[in-house]
Amino acid sequence: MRKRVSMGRQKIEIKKIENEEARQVCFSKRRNGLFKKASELSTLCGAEICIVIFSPAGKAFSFGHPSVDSIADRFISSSTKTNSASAANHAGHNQNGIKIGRITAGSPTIKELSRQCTELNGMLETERKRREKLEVAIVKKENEGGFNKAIVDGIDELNLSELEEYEKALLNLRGLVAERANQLLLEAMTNRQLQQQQQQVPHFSVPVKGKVSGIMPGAFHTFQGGFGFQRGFHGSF
Amino acid sequence: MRKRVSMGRQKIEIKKIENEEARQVCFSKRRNGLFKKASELSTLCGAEICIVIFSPAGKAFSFGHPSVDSIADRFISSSTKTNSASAANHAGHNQNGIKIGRITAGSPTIKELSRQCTELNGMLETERKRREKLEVAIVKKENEGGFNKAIVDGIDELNLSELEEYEKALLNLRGLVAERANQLLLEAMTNRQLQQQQQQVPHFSVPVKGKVSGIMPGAFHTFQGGFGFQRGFHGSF
DNA sequence: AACTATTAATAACG
DNA sequence: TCGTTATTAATAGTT
Repeated sequence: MRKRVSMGRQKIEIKKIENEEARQVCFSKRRNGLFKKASELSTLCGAEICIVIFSPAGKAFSFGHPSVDSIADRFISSSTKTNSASAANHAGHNQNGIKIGRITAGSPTIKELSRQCTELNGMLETERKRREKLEVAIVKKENEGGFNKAIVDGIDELNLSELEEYEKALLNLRGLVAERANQLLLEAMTNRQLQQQQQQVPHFSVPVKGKVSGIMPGAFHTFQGGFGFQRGFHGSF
Repeated sequence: MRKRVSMGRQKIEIKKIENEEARQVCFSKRRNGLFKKASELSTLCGAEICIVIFSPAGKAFSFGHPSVDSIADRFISSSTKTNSASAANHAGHNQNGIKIGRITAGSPTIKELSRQCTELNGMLETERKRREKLEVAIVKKENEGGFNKAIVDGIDELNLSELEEYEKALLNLRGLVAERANQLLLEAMTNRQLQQQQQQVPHFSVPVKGKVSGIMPGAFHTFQGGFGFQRGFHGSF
C-alpha cells in the first residue's frame, strides 16, 4: 500500500491566513486563478473586465481586457451619468462620483496613445518571452537530434533514382515497424492470457512510458506563454 | 436505479458563446463566481481588489474591497510615481515621462507618441513572425526526432506509443520525399516542355492533412492501413 | 433558481 | 517557484 503522498486539497475557512509564507503562496495562486477566470469570462461572454489588486506587500497587479484604462474610462463616464443606477452598485460600494485618474482635463488623445504604448509594450514583452522559450527548446532538440537533420535535409540533395531508393528504404522500414508492432501486440495478448490463468505472472509487456494517450494531435495548441492570458496582464512579484 | 437527471458539468472550449441566452446565463454565473473569488482573496490574503465588468449588453458591475475608489486612487498614484518599481511600471513603459492616467509637464508630443506606437507595432509584428517560424521549425524537429530515435536505437527498442511517433515521422518523411520528387519532375518537365508536350506530369499527392490512423492495440490488421505506404507513391517511377 | 455529474481550482507537500 | 495529488469548489447542462 503506497504511502499517502498528499493530503490533497483541504477545506479552509475564509479568514486571514496568518502564516506569512502560506499567505504569499495563496495570494500568488489565487491571483492567477482570478485573472484566468476573468480572461475566460471576457472571452466566453464578450465582457470587458478590469481588475486591480494590491498585494499585502503593496505591489500592484492588474488585468484588463481590452485594457485597464479603457474600462476605467468607460466606468467613469457611465457612473458619472446620474441615471446609471446599475453601474457600480454591487455590494454597496462605490455609489457615485468616482473619478479614476480623471485628473487631467482634456488631452484624451495623449492619454489614449500612452495607454496604447503601454499595452503594446506588454504584448511585445510577452512575445519575446515566448520566443525565448522556443529558442531554448529548439536548441535542446538540435542537440539531441542533430544527426537526423542530415537525413531529412539530405532529401533535397537526391535525384530521382535516389529518391526511388529512398522510397524502398522507407517501405522496408515500415515493414520492420509493423513487424515490431505485431510482436508487441502478440506479447501483450499472450501476457493477458497468462494473467487470466494464473495471477502471479509478472507482466513484461509494453511498459507505456511518457505520453500515454495514443491520440495526441501533435499540434501545438498549448499555451506557450506560461499563463494563458491573452489579454493585458501587468505586474509581477 | 434513478434515471440520469443531469449530464453534469461538461468541458467547454474557451471561446465566445454564440447562443445569446446561454451567454447571458454564463455571464451571470461566472461574474458571481469571480466576485466571490475576489472576496475570498481579499479576506484570505489581506489584499485590496477592485473589479469592473461591463457586460456585453453594456451594463457595468463592480466589486471593490475596501472600495473601487480607494483602489483606483492608489493605482493611479502608484503608477504615477516615477521611482515605483512595483505597480504598473511593467515592461519598460513610462519612459518619456508618460504616466498612466496623468499627463505630466513636459509630456511628449502626440507626434512622438504616435511614432512610438507605430514602432512598437512593427516590432510586435516582427516578433510574431519570428515566433511563427520557430514553431514550425520545432514541429519539424519533433517529427525528425521520432525518426532519428528509431534509426539510432533500433526499432526493436520502441514500445507502441513510440512506434506511433515513428509512424508519424515516416509519414512526414514520405511527404518530404514526394515533395522533392514533384519538384524534380516539374523541373524536368519544364526543361523538356518544348520537346514533349503531351507528356503528363505525374503528381505525387500526399494526403498529409488526413490523420493517418494510429496504431490500434489489439487489431493487427489496422496496421496495414495505418501507414499510407501500400503502393508507394501515387504514380510510380 | 435548483439540481448534479463533471470539470476546474487549489491546499498540502516535495 | 514548480510539480504532484487528493480533495473541495465551481459550473455546464438540464429541469
